[in-house]
Amino acid sequence: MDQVQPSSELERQRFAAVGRALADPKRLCVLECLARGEQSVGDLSAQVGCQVPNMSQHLAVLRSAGLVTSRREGTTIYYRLADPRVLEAYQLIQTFAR
Amino acid sequence: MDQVQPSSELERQRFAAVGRALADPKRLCVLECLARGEQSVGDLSAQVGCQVPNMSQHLAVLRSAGLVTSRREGTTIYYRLADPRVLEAYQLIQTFAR
DNA sequence: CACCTTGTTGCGCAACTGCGCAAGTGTTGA
DNA sequence: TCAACACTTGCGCAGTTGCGCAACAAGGTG
Repeated sequence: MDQVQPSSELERQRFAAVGRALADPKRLCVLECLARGEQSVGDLSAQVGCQVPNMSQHLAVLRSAGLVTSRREGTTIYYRLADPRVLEAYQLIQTFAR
Repeated sequence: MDQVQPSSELERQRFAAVGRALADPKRLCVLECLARGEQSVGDLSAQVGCQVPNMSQHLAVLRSAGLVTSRREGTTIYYRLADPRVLEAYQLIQTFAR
């Protein structure tokens, strides 16, 4: 269970993309917001405290790393966590980040 | 257990520092190497395939994020993972990184 | 002491990031 | 068809990052 299998360079690039997605306080704030459930872009930008275009860009980073997915309903787009393990990983990081 | 408590801006900056440390393929490679045990800077730079100064800078990023610690023995400095949860988090990320 | 080995630090540069702002896309309703 | 709303995309700029290279620091050895 503690076995660590080496990754290929290509795999590590995908993992690093997840790291980059987690590398910004505002994006982490988005994850915390989405932990409470689905949210629209406007809602998220208000809670995080940034402009809508900026939030859209942050969401694009999270989406391309596969951490969130979106769903359209009329003109509104709702984002949610793509996988519960995303939150698990974030919470695990919180336990040892000094 | 699925409760998500909001973090302060300052806390999120520390968590984001961990994210940044995980945001580079070479640094992830270092973590994989260190999963097999303590390693010197020279050993790591050889395995990762970069120059020693470059490795030293990557290790500084990992160290300032609290992911690794070092120990000096003569002129050689050995690095190791600071906490087993670091590896746990990395492995967890690997499970959902698409 | 001089000299070697092992790491770290400083510097300059190309590449990337986060941001604000303006413009564009797409969906709804009058 | 036109206007309004919700979001995305393009662009430019300041700040950051990763890298190679040279210089420096620290320990060990003769």
